Amino acid sequence: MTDLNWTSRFDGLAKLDPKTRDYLAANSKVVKVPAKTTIFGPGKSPQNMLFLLDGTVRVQQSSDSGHEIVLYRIHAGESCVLTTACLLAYEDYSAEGISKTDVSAAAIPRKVFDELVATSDGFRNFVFAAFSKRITNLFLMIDEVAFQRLDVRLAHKLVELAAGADTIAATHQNLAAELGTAREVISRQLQEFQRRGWIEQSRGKIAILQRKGLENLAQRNT
Amino acid sequence: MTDLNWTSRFDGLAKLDPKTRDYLAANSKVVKVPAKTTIFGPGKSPQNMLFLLDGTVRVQQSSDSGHEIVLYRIHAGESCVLTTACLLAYEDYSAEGISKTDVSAAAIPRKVFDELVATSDGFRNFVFAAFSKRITNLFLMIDEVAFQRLDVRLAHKLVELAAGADTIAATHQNLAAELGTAREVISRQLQEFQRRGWIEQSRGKIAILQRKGLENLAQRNT
DNA sequence: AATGTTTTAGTGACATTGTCACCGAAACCT
DNA sequence: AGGTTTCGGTGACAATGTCACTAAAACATT
Repeated sequence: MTDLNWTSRFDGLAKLDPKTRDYLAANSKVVKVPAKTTIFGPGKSPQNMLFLLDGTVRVQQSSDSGHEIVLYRIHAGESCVLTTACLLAYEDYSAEGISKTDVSAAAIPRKVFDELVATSDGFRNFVFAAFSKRITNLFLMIDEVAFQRLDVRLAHKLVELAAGADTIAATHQNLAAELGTAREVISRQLQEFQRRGWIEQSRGKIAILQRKGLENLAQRNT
Repeated sequence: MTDLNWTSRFDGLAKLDPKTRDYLAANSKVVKVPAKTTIFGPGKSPQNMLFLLDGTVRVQQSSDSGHEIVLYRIHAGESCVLTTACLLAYEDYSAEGISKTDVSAAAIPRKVFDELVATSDGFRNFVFAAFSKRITNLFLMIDEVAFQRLDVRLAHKLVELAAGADTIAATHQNLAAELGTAREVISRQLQEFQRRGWIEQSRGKIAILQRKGLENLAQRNT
């Protein structure tokens, strides 16, 4: 039984003792959410902690001035724990989580979560590791937003979004939101990349012609 | 006894049951650190969780390109828990904590920390609240760095650093590091503020003449 | 007191990025 | 086919970042 329950899909949870894993499985239910659903956000604070089994959730922030920036993504095998915790603590906050694809997730009630944090060393470590990793990532992101050149960041993001494939489905506006900049700026940079023969653009889609070019630029830290 | 131990100085800890507070006090020792000491940083990961009794610690990040940015401050009554946790998890990371003033802090060993997180609901809540608050703050900071105008951010920072007083001891370089920008940019902005009669500059010092002017600018979100 | 050194701040030229007000083309709808 | 929406392009200009250099203030030393 234990080997088949969803906890086996999480690096940090698979190591837990069978009793804890069974308890987790028994006290959670798997929920499915279609793509482009707001899972949590202003005025919609989540009732459960979610563990993503399939799909991707994008956590982004929309400031009052109409600007958007993607803070991070949660992939299968990761949990929303900290986002959830933050929203529970500061309900008025304006970050929101949107399913990018169809998503299935294990939902566990707050009470079970607290109980496990208290009783299971392994579970507690999992949770703290998630917090730590996220905070470290946010540190890196601040550094990037503050100090990295936009062409470098964009090249990096294109390689990341491609994820090995040779086309990316994204509008200039989408990319601008990823990097927290303006659409026009993205348009200009992409034109330059195209001029260099690295990419080819069509409406809502970018084909990668020379990944190396992008990668070289992305690796430049100066 | 309990009423006199250091835990009474922490909002989140004072509510704990006396037994836990005594245990905390018994298993910690108060350490003192002079100003301008690197408390933790690259190659100097902390052995203990610190609870600040007096003074302020500045957590900042120095990127390879020589840029600096202040991530946050830890004041008396707050704890380094998350920074510590992050550094323990990712030892190679480049954030550093520097005492801005003379600091005294209660140090508790990792083991005691883990034990209390497991056994005390109150302590666990304290820790999670600290994490949540920090992550929320980092979200806000990202928004600010990405989207807020520099004059607005600087005005805000000046009011904040003044903390009610009418002079601020800081070089242009210091302020640049606070906001993650360049010294020249700060110089230009301060000149403009001075031209408007809001401040008066002298070497390493800024006198606030019209706090209202700064505050008005700082409150502007557009 | 005179001298050299370090720290701090000022300056102009220029590059990069952000903002605004447009326009036109492509996709979508009916 | 015609209307509508979404997407991307463009030029002018503003804000911010970078670079190379200067000068003044504070500090240290003799």
